[in-house]
This record gives sequence, C-alpha cells and structure tokens, in this order.
Amino acid sequence: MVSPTLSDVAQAAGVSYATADRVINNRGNVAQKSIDKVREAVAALGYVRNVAAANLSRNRVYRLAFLIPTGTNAFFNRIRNHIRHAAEHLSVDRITVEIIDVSAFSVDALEESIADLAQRDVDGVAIVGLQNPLLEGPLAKLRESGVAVIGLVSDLPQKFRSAYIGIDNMVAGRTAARMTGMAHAGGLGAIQTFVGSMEARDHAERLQGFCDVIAADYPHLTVLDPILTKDDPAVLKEAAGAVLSARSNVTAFYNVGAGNSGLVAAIGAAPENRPFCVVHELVAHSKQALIDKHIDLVIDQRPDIEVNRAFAMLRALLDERDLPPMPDLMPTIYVQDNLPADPLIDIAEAQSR
Amino acid sequence: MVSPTLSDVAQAAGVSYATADRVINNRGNVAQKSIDKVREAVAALGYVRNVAAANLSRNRVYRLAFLIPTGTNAFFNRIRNHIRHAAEHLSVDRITVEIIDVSAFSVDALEESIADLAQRDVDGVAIVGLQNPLLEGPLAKLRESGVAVIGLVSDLPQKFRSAYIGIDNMVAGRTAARMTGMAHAGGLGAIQTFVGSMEARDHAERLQGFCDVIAADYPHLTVLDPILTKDDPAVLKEAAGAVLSARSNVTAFYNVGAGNSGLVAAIGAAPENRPFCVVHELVAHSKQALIDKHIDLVIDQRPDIEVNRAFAMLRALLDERDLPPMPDLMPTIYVQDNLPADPLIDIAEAQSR
DNA sequence: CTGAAAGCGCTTACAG
DNA sequence: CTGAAAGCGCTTACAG
Repeated sequence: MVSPTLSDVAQAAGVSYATADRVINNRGNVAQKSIDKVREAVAALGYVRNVAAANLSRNRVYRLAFLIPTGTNAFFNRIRNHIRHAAEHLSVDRITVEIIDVSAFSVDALEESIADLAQRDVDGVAIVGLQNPLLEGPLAKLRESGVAVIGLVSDLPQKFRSAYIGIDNMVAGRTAARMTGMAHAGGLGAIQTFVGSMEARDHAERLQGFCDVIAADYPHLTVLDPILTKDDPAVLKEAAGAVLSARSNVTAFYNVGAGNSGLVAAIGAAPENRPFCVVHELVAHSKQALIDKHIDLVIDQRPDIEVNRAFAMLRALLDERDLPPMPDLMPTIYVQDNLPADPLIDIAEAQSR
Repeated sequence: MVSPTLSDVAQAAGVSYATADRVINNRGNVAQKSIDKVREAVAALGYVRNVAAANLSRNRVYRLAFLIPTGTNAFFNRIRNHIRHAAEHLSVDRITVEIIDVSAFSVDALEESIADLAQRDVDGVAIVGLQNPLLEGPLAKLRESGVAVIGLVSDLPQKFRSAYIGIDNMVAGRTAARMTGMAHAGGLGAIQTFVGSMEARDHAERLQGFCDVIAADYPHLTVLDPILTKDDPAVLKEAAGAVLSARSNVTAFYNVGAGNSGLVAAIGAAPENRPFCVVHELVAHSKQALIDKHIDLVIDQRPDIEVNRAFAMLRALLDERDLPPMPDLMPTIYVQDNLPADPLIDIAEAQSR
C-alpha cells in the first residue's frame, strides 16, 4: 500500500503529468473536462501531495524573520535564545532565520521595520506586535507581496496577520488571582499590585483578570491600587521596600509587569514575614527567587513553545498546507518544584546584564 | 549564499559524487586519503545533508507504532486521541501510525507485544513501559533489527531504549505538596492521601515527593497514611465519603492515582466545607470538577506535548540526525482559570464511558 | 576502492 | 489548453 504519486493520478485520469500538476496546484489554463477527470482520480486514489518533493524540486528555502523588541528585558532575551536555538536545528530543513531588533513599544519604529521587510527578501515573519492602525498599511503591503505574517506574544491588527501565537493575558491575570486567593486559605488579606504602565494592553488585561477573580471568589481580599513602576527594577525595589517597612497589612504582592529583580531585592532585604508573591515570566532571576523562597509563584507564557509554534505555523503557511494541531496556549504556573532545567533561561539573563 | 550540495563537496574534494556520499554516510570501502579530502571539503564548505532529499530518494516511509495500555483509563484514551490526531497531519510526511493495545500493567502481555513487533514491519515504536528485566530480551531483539525504541509516560529498562519521554513523578508529587502547603497559609492541617497501588512505581514516587516537601517545608501539616484504591472510582467514592462524613480534621485530599470520578462524586454529595483537593491528569471529569469548584488543582503531564515529542524523537532517530531541542518535561498545574480548550480531552472521556 | 547513471515525486520553463 | 523533459539533492544498484 504505497501511496499514489502524481503520475498515478495522471495515468488514471488519462492526462499528462503536467496537466495533472496544473489541476492539483490550481495553476489555471486547463479544460474543465481535464479538471474533472483529475479531481476524480485524486479522490479515487486518495492522492496526497508530497510536500518534501515539491519543495526539493523548486529548491525551496524558507527565509524567516522575527521582529523582537530590543532592550534588556530578560523575557525577550529568552525569546531570542529560543529562536536562535531552534534555528540551529532548522538549517537542516533549509530554513534561514533572522532576528530583527525593533525599538520597544514604539509604534513608529515598528511601522518602519515592517515597511523595511517588504524590501528584504523574506518569506515569512513573526512580529511582536501592537494593536495600532498605523501598522495596517505596511502590513497590507507585506502580505500583498506574498509574505506570511503572524503575531507573536503581542498581537497585530487581526485582519492583517494570518495567526496569533501568544497567551490571553486576561487568563494569566485570572490564574494569578486564583493562586493568590487559595494561598489565603479563607483568611483576610490585602494585595499590593504593581504595573509597568496602564497603557500597556497586556498589563491592563492581566490586572483586569486578576481583579475579576478576586472580586468574584475571594471577597474577603482587597486589591490595593496598583503602583506604577515603568517596569523599572529600581522603582519596584523602592516601592516594595516602602510597603514592607511600613509593616502594613499587606498579605500579598502581585507584579503584573517586569522589573522583578527590584521586587526580589526588596524582599531579600526584609525576608521575615514577607507577603505571598506572584510575578510573571520565568527568567534567571525569577527562577532563582523561587528557589530562594523569596517569591512563591511565577506565571509563565512558555516562550519556548511559542517560538516552536511560530516556526511550525510559518512553515505550514508557506507550504499552503493544513495547520498542525495547536490547542490554545495557556499560562503555566511554576513553583520551586516544577522548574524546568532550561539552559536558555540562564543564557538569556546573562546576556541582559 | 545557497547552501552547498554533495556535488559541491565532491568537486572540492576531487572525488566522485558516489565517493563523497560514501564518506558522508559512513558506508565504508573508501581510501583513508579520500575520506580526509571529503571531510576537509565538508568542513570548508559547511555542507549539511539535505534530509528531505535523502528520504525522497530512498522513498522513505516511516512506519511507527505506539504500545498503549488498554482499559477505560481516561488518561490513556487522551493519549490515544492525541496520537490519532497527530497522525492525521503526519500522512503528508509519509508517516503511518499504528496504535497497539496492550493489557494494562501486565508484564507478560507487554513482553509478548514487544516480541510481536519484531515480526511486524515497523521502523520506530514508542512504548508505555515497565521497568522489568523480562522485557530486555525482546527489546534487544527489536533494536538489533534496527527499530528505534523510546519509552513513553512510563519508562523501559534504560539500556534498551534510546530515549524516555515523560515526567518525573517525584517532581509531580513535590509540586502537589507545594500547592497543598501554600493553600494552608501557615495553618494546621491533615492531608488524606489516596493511592492506586504502592507497587505502581509512579504512585510510589509521587507519594514520596509529596511527603518529602511537606516534611521539609510544611511541618505543621500531617500526611495521613494513604488509602489504597486500586484506581477504582467506587472505592474512592466510598473512602472519601467516609472521611467527609466523619467530620474529621482532614483539611486536604491528595489523590496520587486515578479514579477521580469517585472522589468528585463523594465531594459533590457533601460540598460544604470540603477539603482542599489535588488530583492528577486533566481529563473530562477532572476538568469539569475544577470548573464546578469541586476540586482545586490538577497536576497534568501534558500528554499532547509528550505525543508530539515522541513523533519528533522517532523521526530524528530514524533520520539519524541530531535530536531537536527538548527541555525537560515538567508537570503542569491547572486551576479553573488556565484550562485549555482542548477538544481531545472531552473526546477521550466520551469514549471511555 | 571508485565512478557513471537511474530514479525518488515533484516544479518549471519550453514547445506546440 | 496540453505534453515532453530537465532538474532539485540525494540513494542505490551496477560495472569496473
């Protein structure tokens, strides 16, 4: 039971190889009669196109690009490492990968980078995006020129990308709230929250999800107004330190954004009777803080899986084949006991220093 | 910068294509001088073998098999569904997949099934194994005949398989303990544990990990002796019901094994003031129990990821290429908020009824 | 020990 | 609108 080839199909349909090929790939210029005959033969034989052979024959090379925000953000450094690491194993499949740095959180910079891509010789691109209409023009152009576009970690305007790979930040916030609620075991409490910026959509969504769950299921807990940190460790250290030394009634810390090293430093300076601590993204210092019992939980979006999926998705898109199975990506909960021994986490951090 | 081909290498080395091929694939019968020249050329040009072309030329078809325990166990039904689902998308790559049922937990049955595989025309196999020396004979034969063998979910004797894909059950138990500890917020408590069988290695390991963490970090909690359930829902229902109606001082339930539907039924019958509940494996009824707030946490080993990795691993093994990046698989923690909308979970359950 | 050549299942000009 | 043929990068007999 060897699978049928295109020449089997052609023979069964009574047409030439080339004509069968034209039908299979919708290349046009075929008589309706021929089309019907080929379609029938395909159905009868159960023909399925051999993508590997097709790619070989056109000497297919996938040139992929990732647009990633710059900066010392340990999370994006982790993403970068996962891309590079995956890329090493992908050269076997004739895939070249380029990481393009984009100034973080700047719509203008992102717009320009996307426009530049059209010049570049690229087949597919994954973009850490922003939901901004300014991006629509360059994105439309990119897609017109046949480039596959997906959003990664942070979405693009939906009509201008083929897929989005990332978590739902509302869910991430809800998950953080659930754990914080549980950890109070029915007792009273007050939760001090920290956010980088309320303009950052992901931060706002996480906080929203967090507050929703606390209000619904843990009414004996109070969520205090968030302290704005700009994701700056120094700001976090100072603010958290102030709360701790005030011997307030705060029973938990939830940092919605980045800058965790500052939070950990403040806690390390006053370890007795610290509040329950939840933060986002597993990077070298948050991992170490878990091990040191300075914090309790890390909610992570699994950048390794995100990157792998981005590659799989781009390839499927470029091969014009069905997408591989991809259930929703859900935030993962780490405690000190289920930490992955992922060397890329630590590399990421080393580079960000 | 097109990547060099074997004919580039042959030309650079001053030998024929066939000779270069012999060196690249270690086929032997080549003069040392030729070997050296080819090796140099490979290094100089940065040649990397095109696996797709190689597979095409030998008309490579991968015939893979999975040996999975039978029974109504919802977890293994979930595994089955993931295999079938992945298989649908794999026919494109000339991969055929066969699921072979094996009587659960029977060394004899497993031994026989492995022996049968040698007859069958199979290139690679993933086996839900047992650590039993009886398996070594048939496994050795299988590998001699060139079949790639990996352990899945439960390991085989280590020397007789190329890789193991599954979680560390000690880690799973530790994780369960950490969450249970947190949920007591420093208060006193007693934890009733349930195990299927202390002979089952995975159960014993989970319980061990659980007890270790409670003893080390939550000394104010007591772990009660496990109730033996044989993974039978009826036994669990009865036992848990008895504990609940005794109005004991039990503050938490931890079910190390299967049979959760019985536990949930007992809780559903007496929902007021129920203990904190941790179970293993996300299947339709444990998912529903989370949503219904009958239980608090599910520790899951992500069978979807395990299955995907099993396929990737077997392919890499058969292609004799480097293994793709695979960080340790860690148990995942689910609460009602980060549940995946995975249709295969529910299919699995429907079939097991 | 070495090399020339057919073939894997496709795509792509090219000729008609 | 249709078909014959070269070529993609490899493997595999086969001849020497």
